Amino acid sequence: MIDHNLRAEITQLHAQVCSGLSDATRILILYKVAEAPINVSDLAIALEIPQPTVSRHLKVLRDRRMVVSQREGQSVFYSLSDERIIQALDLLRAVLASSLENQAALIRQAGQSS
Amino acid sequence: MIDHNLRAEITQLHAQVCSGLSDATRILILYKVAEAPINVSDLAIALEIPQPTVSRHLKVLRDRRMVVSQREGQSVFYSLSDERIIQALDLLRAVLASSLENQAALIRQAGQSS
DNA sequence: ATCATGTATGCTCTTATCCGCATACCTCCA
DNA sequence: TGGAGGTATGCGGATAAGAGCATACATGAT
Repeated sequence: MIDHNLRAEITQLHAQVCSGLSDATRILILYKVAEAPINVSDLAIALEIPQPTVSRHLKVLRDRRMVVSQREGQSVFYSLSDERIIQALDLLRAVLASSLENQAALIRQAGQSS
Repeated sequence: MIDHNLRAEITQLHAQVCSGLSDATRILILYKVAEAPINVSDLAIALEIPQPTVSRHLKVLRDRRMVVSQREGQSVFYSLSDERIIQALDLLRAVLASSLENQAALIRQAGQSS
């Protein structure tokens, strides 16, 4: 039996945070936005992605409060709402790196035993 | 212009790790599996989820090397492959908590100003 | 008011994801 | 070898994501 409070919290965690990470383009946007506030069209140019696509992804991230927007004239600047998002992503990158290392080690081992 | 190496790494990060987190049930499974190694049917009972569903989610997590499986007799025990996955999720939980606090504060403020 | 720049959104198509059900598969024991 | 417990998978349907295109909306300048 699982704690139903935990289940509810996890459900919310997914809906409000993790689902924002379920697209490679959005993760890329998060890293770019984390460098410095940037407006939509510059972001589109930097990432080489159509502006409407960027705008939609930004909406997803904004709805989840993972980025914040601020209008300046005709432009809207987006910035990261919480540094810990990048910290978490960096942790997952480390997990990935370890995974790849282990995989490579196994392959070396297999080759050696032939 | 974005660093295309970063783009490639992020793409892989999403494909191999983050996409594993793009389902609430899988996150729940990760937390449960992190407590202690557990077999499929016990996991299904604990989470009150049909066994085939659990098995499929475990396959997703296994393919991404986020969990590891070990056969013991008729049972297959699953365990977390890397503690940092939970660390990252806990960070994101903290992000969520802050977000909810800010939201609550804004609502209080709005009510006060009426 | 008109126009240019910058941003967001309808619409549609396509693809991916998740589930439920039944069932095949594997392992151990009698 | 047959059966039971435990796990994985094929199939179908329902739903949701994402992309591209055109276009509406907002803001500032002439």
